[in-house]
Amino acid sequence: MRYPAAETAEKHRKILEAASKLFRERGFSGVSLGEIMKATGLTHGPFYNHFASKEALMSEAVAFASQQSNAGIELTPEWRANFVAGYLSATHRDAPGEGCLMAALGAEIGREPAVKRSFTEHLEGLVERMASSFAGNSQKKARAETIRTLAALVGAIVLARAVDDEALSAEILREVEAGLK
Amino acid sequence: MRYPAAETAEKHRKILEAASKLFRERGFSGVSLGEIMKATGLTHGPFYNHFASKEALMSEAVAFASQQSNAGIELTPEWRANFVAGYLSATHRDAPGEGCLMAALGAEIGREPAVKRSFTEHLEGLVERMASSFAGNSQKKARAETIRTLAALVGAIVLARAVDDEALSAEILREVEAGLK
DNA sequence: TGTACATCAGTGAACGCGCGTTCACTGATGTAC
DNA sequence: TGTACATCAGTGAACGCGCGTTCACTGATGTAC
Repeated sequence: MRYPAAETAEKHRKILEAASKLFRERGFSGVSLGEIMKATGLTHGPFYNHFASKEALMSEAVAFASQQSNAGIELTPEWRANFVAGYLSATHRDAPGEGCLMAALGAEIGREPAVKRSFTEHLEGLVERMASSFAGNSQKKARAETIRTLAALVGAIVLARAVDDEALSAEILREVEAGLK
Repeated sequence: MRYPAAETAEKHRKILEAASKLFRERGFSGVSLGEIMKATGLTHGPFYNHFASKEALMSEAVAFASQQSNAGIELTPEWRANFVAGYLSATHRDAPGEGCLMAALGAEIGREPAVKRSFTEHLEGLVERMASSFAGNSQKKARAETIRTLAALVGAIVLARAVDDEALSAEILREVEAGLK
């Protein structure tokens, strides 16, 4: 049946929303198109009315998740401190579906050329925006410091999530946060 | 046909070797048992003479790769500096199959309970051994510094591999290395 | 304004494929006598 | 020492399943007159 154009755009967004969450929770290959469509309340058939392939969805989902997270960036040192604390929290560690794209899908992004391209633009934009929140430094220093901070954050969450021992996991988050102060 | 016992152990090791390399290159779900067995020169049938399931192989392959890397650790500051430089090299970035387990499979390890358990022991052991290479610090400080270093290393390689732009990728490796000096 | 028709997103069955896993069979090896 | 037989890793066909993708069909909507 034919649907109003507004609903179509809305469904497209819903698919992206569900996909970006499920992908972060279980990885690209851990989620089927059927599951994603089910999460939007549709059957799996009309997926191809919205996206050319699963790979295309992966790219768009990465772009979608990164737009969401970029939207939250503010250019103040206070924001930065809060961001780091929230990033290195147990809450973030335990909710990958709502969390950082890079920590959840980093390695897999590197294996998918189309997604890699989409992600590269995101990271370049993120570095530039975040660098602006380092007040009182030269641009060059601010950029270097941003890159170091991002690497530490991503590595900390990856390791904290890969570990079975709550004490060690919490220690990783705590020590990396201490190192960023 | 029946084979000498020595060959059986050798084949077990060959499967682990092939699996740990292929898993790091393409992820757990990106590699089929058939491919792994083919890489050892066997058909896929006898896999179950060696391992109970793919999940069991994943756990053992993680243990195997971590033993290999742990064996290379030396307890000197010189070793540590060389290790960091090698870890953050383009060579390591471009050869995940021979590289760091955590950077290649970190996120996926966190999703597989059996593998997670096996990995936790590895990481605990790695932290303890590496902490000893920080001379001139208290044990507690050395441990914290080791964790921070590992997080920075893992995050740097994950990001450098996820990026399509050689300049940005090299910048990530370079700046994180500069931060660890 | 009312009617006839073209549009096209959604439906759901079906496809081909590769996966993890199973299994009856093979035959060189090790062992019992 | 020589022979007969049990062992068991390897073979390769087969299984059931879920996946990504396709497609003929449906029917409410938007549009032309």
